[in-house]
Amino acid sequence: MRLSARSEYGLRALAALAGREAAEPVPLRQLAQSEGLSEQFLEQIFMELRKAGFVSSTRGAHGGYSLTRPAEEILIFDLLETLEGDLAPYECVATDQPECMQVPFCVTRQVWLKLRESMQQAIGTMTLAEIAAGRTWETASR
Amino acid sequence: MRLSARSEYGLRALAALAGREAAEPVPLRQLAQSEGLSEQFLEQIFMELRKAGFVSSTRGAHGGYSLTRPAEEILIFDLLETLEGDLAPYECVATDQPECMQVPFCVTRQVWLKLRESMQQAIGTMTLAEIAAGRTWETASR
DNA sequence: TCAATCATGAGTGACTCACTCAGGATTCCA
DNA sequence: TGGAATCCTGAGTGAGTCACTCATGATTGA
Repeated sequence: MRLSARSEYGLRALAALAGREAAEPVPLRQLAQSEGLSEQFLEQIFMELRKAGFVSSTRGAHGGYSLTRPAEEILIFDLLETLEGDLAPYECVATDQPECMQVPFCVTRQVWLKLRESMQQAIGTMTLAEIAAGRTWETASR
Repeated sequence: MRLSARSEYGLRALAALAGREAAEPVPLRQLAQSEGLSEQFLEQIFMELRKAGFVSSTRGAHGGYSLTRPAEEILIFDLLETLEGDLAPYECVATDQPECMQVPFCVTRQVWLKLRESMQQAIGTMTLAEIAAGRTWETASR
């Protein structure tokens, strides 16, 4: 039950991008270097983010990536859904999954549903701006 | 971000076991057949459950597995931790992980922490008895 | 024209997952 | 006492995924 490195890297790089937002696009190389990530791998990740509409790209010299919206309006939940493909803890509660035949008798579906809901609640209101600023409080266990 | 089939199978078989709890041990073959699972795979899973203390085994003819405690006292959270190994959404918040050096500057840790907390809250009070009886309400989205 | 950048697609080694296979140990019952 | 039923253990395996790398092209600014 682990999220992939894509999510970690994607969030880090986006937070870095949000941090230095100055209307000018930031080249990937800079983001990769400042976060210590492989540039080519990050490229793949940013392709997805671009296709999903979170960032826009400018080619050529002085090019790079920028956020398409203010970081305050970008939800971590939406980012993770894009980066992970889907946040469902089990296939049967994936968003694109047709309802399975055994739902009325299924003992596990209720568990997966509850898990998915709780995750959605947890990060459904967290924004990129918040985590970039480190302003999200650790709400428990300390 | 998917839980493994071990968790699904383990929960299903345990729920079935809880359902027919009659003091007598239930052979794995019966559980596997009633749930349509591979007996040998289920064997591996029940080994773990036994080592973790959730079930006890009786060898020989008329042997099988039984719950060591009433299903009302077995938390889904504990089961999933055993079946998955760990419920942390990312390495850096795993229970056995030494605190990483970059915590003060880390933008993602807060996300993983919040996710883990929310999962724990969601299933930290759900019991095996509840899911076996299908009594856990779908609290949202319908 | 050249350097900087994004864009695209293919390849790859390591790892994990969901099993299967083979054989052994223990217990009950006829 | 023998054999069937069951748990126990460890090794193997094919398919898939992950986290990249590699190679090459297209676009743009100076």
